[in-house]
Amino acid sequence: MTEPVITPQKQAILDAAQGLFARHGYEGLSIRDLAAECGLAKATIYHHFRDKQDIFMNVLERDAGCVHAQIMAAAKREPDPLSKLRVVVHTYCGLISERRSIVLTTLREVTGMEDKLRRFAMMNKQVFLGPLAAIVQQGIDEGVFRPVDTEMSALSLLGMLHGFVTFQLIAQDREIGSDVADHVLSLFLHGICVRDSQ
Amino acid sequence: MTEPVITPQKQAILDAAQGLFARHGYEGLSIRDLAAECGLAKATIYHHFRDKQDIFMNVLERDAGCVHAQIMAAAKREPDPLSKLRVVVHTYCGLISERRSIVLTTLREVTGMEDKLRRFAMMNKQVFLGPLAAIVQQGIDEGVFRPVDTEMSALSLLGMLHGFVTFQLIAQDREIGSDVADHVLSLFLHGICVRDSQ
Amino acid sequence: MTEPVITPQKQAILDAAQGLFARHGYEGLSIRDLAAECGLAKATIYHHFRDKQDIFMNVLERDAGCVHAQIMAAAKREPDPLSKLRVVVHTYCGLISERRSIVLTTLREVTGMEDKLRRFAMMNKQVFLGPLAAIVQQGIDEGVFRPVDTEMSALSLLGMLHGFVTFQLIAQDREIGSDVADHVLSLFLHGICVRDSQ
Amino acid sequence: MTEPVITPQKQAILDAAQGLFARHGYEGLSIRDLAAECGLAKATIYHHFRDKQDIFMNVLERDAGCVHAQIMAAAKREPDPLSKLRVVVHTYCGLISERRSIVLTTLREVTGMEDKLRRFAMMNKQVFLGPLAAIVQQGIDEGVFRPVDTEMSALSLLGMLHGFVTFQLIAQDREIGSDVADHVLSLFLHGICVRDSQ
DNA sequence: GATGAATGAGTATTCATTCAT
DNA sequence: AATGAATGAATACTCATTCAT
Repeated sequence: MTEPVITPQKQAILDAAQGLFARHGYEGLSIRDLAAECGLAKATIYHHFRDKQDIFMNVLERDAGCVHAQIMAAAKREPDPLSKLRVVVHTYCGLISERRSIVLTTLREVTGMEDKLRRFAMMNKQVFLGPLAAIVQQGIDEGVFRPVDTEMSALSLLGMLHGFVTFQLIAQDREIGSDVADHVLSLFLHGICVRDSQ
Repeated sequence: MTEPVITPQKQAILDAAQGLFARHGYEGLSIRDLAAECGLAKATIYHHFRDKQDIFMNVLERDAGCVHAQIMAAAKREPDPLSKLRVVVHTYCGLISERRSIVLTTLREVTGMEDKLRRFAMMNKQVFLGPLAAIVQQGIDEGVFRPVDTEMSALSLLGMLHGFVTFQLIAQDREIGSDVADHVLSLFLHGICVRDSQ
Repeated sequence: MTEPVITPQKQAILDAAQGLFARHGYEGLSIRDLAAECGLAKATIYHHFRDKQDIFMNVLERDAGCVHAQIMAAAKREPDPLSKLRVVVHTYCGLISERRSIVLTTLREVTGMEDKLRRFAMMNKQVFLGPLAAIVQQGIDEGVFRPVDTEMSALSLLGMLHGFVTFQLIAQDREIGSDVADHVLSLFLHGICVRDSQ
Repeated sequence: MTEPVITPQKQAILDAAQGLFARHGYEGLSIRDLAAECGLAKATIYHHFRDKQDIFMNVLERDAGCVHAQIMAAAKREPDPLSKLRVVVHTYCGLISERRSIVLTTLREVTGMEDKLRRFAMMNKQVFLGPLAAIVQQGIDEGVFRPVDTEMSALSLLGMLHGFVTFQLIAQDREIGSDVADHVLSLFLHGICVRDSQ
């Protein structure tokens, strides 16, 4: 019960950090800017968090929990894997464009991070890779999907979505909306071939 | 005719820079490290290039040209869009895992860059998004592919591949090889549904 | 009558501070660490003491009183200056190695301190320089010692002892024990020359 | 021959650093102050030296070499150990009061330093402990000195001198001159007892 | 008595860049 | 063509201290 309680002040810092991490990446967020964004002194940030990694990990954890909860809730509402997939993909799209989830965006640059941080990031990745793989597996079991590699498939689906995120971040001219979700889903489910020859 | 001649020394710097950009990202490359890698003094770098952006742009341009050439050559060898797609996807995979092409990897972090740089990055993106879209368009024209949005489809395909790159960069335990190319291609072409119901 | 009462809580803080000052020096002790060592919040330290100087001065005063008392008691037990010196030197050695007295160890770095603090430190220095000088004076009066400068002699004797303390702190391989006391005393009393020619 | 050449600029920085280290100790020297003292920007300091430790080690090394050379030269001029000792002690006193040698003053606070730095400091300490011990040994061999522990004796002698240094640093009212050297030497050689009774 | 929150000034160090040679 | 020297601005982080509760 004495879990590390996250006070409102901490939440406010995490909120600001989430946006900055999503916009500028891990290295790109400077404590000075974060403090300014919060209207606090730099030192105050360090009163609440041990260091930059600590902030990132907390943002990651909080966001992962949120994403996971929404995904699971969405999947639960639908019985068959096809509907589940549809709902989950739309949920992802919503999370990405609305909240700029860092779990979904900042992970690209964990490369250079220290081991501890990278392992933590990996762990959190499972949070949204796992549910997708599970749905694919269910579909295979029920004979609805082809017997593909579940993990690779989940990764592919996420990759498609990320493609649009990255593109949007670069171009800043394309809103990620339902059409994207539909397109990705359609491609993932049926491919682009006219029929299953070959 | 007085095109910016790229001397051997410049090439050597670009070679070193390409590797460092790919490994550490744009912010992560420090001129100091680059100079050390080249066995040159920091100031000498600035004798050959205006600034860091200039280096990045040159690397990007050179790499884009190279990627473009290989993609086009590969596509040219095959007549039908299906084979073209297969060959092009395998080429991409090869470029990513062999040469760690920065066009394909570093673009994720152009977000925070200044406008000029971002526009330039966008332009280069077309280099490998364009050919893919063209192939998809050809397939649609020939009645082999469904009438999907060509640009979105190309983006989706690239996204899938990038998913694996990112994953590999994070996990560092999965080599990107032919199986990945085959999987991505199979999914892109036929989806995961057993048949085209619904 | 309203002398600055030193409550048990204050004593606990001073105990912790004494150890930290002795180990890390004046600058090296951080209030944060001190608070952690006491199991108190940083602000609580300031509830009991005005500032860092105040803490240092209190530790110094308390320790000086203790050292002084022990030295005086030891000296009192012996009648002749030679025995007094022997007993006092052994007492010093004991204090240094057992309690890591800060009066004897931290004083080296009062250099950079503000005037007030430095003057206070000086004053406390007299606490253990004075008794030694007195003993030497007594010895001279009784014709046992040569008519040397008493203060310089006391300082020399202490310097010898400090030499071993410093050396031990650096090397951390030599325990300060009776042999050191005997050696220092022997040198101080008879020098190293075979006989008093010159 | 390609020894790390110490350029004039480096020398200037080391000169400034030597004074600051001697006055404020290792922790007490701030790069900002050092840069200001040199009339350079902070970053320029780092152009010449890797970090603060590097600066300290260079100062230490240079100073140790200088002290060693002067001591050895002084000792060489005199044939008998007694004269040697006299000359060497006076040399030490001169070095301390004139140049504020850090080898002789800053070493007190290597306690908290990292291992590498502490070992280095220890090594340098031998530079001026060794020659003294050698002279004492020579005296013992020639039957001029009593058969004392040479290292402990050398340490004691240095300790006495340091006692005055510390005292002077604290009090800032006593110049270290010939009288101090004479006093210390006299005490070291003959002790304070009237005769060798006991 | 005690403390969580907050802070301004400080720490060592790194950055991309310039310039005289 | 090349570089050693120099720098202003930035980096993450720590300091002793204050104050409202």
